[in-house]
Amino acid sequence: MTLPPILAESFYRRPVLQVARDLLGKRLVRLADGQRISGVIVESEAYDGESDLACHARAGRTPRTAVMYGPGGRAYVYFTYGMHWLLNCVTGDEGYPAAVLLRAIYPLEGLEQISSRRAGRKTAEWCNGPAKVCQALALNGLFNGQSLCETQSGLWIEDGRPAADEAVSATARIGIGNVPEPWRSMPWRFLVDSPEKLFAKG
DNA sequence: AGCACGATTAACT
DNA sequence: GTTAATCGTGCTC
Repeated sequence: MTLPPILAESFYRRPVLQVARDLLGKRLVRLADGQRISGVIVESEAYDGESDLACHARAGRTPRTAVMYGPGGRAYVYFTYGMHWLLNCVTGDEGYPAAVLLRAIYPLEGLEQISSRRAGRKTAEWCNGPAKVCQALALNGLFNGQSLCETQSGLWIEDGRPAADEAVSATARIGIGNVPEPWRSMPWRFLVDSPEKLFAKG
């Protein structure tokens, strides 16, 4: 059994909305201590440039947002609410700040590690939130700026079965209630409607 | 130097 | 449905 290819930089160097949509069905992989932890991406959100007032880059290039201005294919990992790490994929070409927030995965490998890091929670709540994904995969600020296109960083995304349009919904993004319109209502959140049906058993 | 707030989660009522 | 936890970031003074 051979592993599917790792998504190349060319996948990420496209408009962020396309990348966010196409990431559904791909497999997020973390290699920690020689062990694979992975799951299918089932929810994502696009954040598109300085004009998108929900995007961190609305404030321009700062130490925090610098990674988003780099070329697509790197991780943008940031800390929020004083306690949570969130993982994004930088998209587009160098100079244009955009990224996809990975909000949820359907766990497939490394379930023992995931359950230990998400101790006491129901299986369905292991990875159904952006901060939960980072907890489950042991991701933190050390991954900020790391390449997602090689195995060296221990974090990458593998090709997978594409999610059919009939199985995907688009809604407004979560947690941006104070952002003005039209940005607050842009349907830039993508989610697989029934991950357990589509992706159970690989 | 100080302050308000956040791309959230979990534990409440 | 409501709310506390908790601190880096960016903005104002």
